[in-house]
Amino acid sequence: MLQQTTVSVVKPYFHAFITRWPTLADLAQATLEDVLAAWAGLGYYARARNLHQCAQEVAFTGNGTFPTDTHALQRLPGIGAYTAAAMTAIAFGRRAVAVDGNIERVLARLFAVTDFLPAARSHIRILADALTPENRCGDFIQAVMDLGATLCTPRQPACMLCPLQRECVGFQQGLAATLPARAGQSPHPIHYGIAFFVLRKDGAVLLRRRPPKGLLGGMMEVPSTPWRDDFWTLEEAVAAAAPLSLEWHPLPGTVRHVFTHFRLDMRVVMGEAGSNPAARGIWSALDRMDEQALPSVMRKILVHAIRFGM
DNA sequence: AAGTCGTGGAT
DNA sequence: TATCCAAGACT
Repeated sequence: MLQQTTVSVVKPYFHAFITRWPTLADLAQATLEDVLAAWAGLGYYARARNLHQCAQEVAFTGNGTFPTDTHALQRLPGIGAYTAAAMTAIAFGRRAVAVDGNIERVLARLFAVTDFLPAARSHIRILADALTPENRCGDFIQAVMDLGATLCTPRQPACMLCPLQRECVGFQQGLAATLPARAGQSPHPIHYGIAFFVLRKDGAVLLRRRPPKGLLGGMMEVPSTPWRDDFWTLEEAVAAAAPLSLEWHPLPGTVRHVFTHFRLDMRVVMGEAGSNPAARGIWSALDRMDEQALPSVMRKILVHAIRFGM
């Protein structure tokens, strides 16, 4: 959960997860649908699929015990170089070289590595290897990560409070706050779509499950047109993607959502269906949306539709 | 090996 | 409002 996600955001999800699936075997026996629903809102949903797959591999074909070897760990789904090293050091108490975003930043400043990321990573890894102790390696990793999270922060680092100030080359050169250097990001393209908010007579709303992989893979969605880089007219959208033959009423405003590499502007149209509409999908009551694997963007669309359509 | 993959908090 | 970025992994 903590991969690319802050502790404060993870906390409530983690506690809910651990309460619902206290053991590896519990998680392995859960359905992917339930795991995705519990993950909804956390983002990077491949992590949930990988975690579930990982639990099943360890529980069913690995006799219920994680391997303790770093390379074996890294072969499990969702466990990459960092996580395998962190598990080796923190869970199993053996030396391993772990470099996360915090450690990367601390080392880039400590040794004034001015090369741009990601090219500088191989150099930073050599520095990390040289510093990583044999004894209490897990504590070392967590100490450096905490230094990065509290004092050696991305912007306005608290160098005056830093216990490493005397040996920090970045600080001595006045570069600390500017490191590590990153290549400029290209601006995000904007994609457009129209979502179909279908309200059945009994108050249920039509949802669909997205394809198992890719963007929001396996999650539920409000039916919509494809997301493309041009506007849709209502006629175009209905012809291309309407889930039912209904009278569609455009709702005011736009739902804007920012993904990692593009921005989505969605308009919402509403249609009222009879008591037994022939649409493929899942009808879900509005007061039971918590049980659905709805990513934040879809929750936004529903909130918008309820606000302007009901 | 660069692109893909979410979301919310901080600034 | 715009930008950055977080206990990265996978393709």
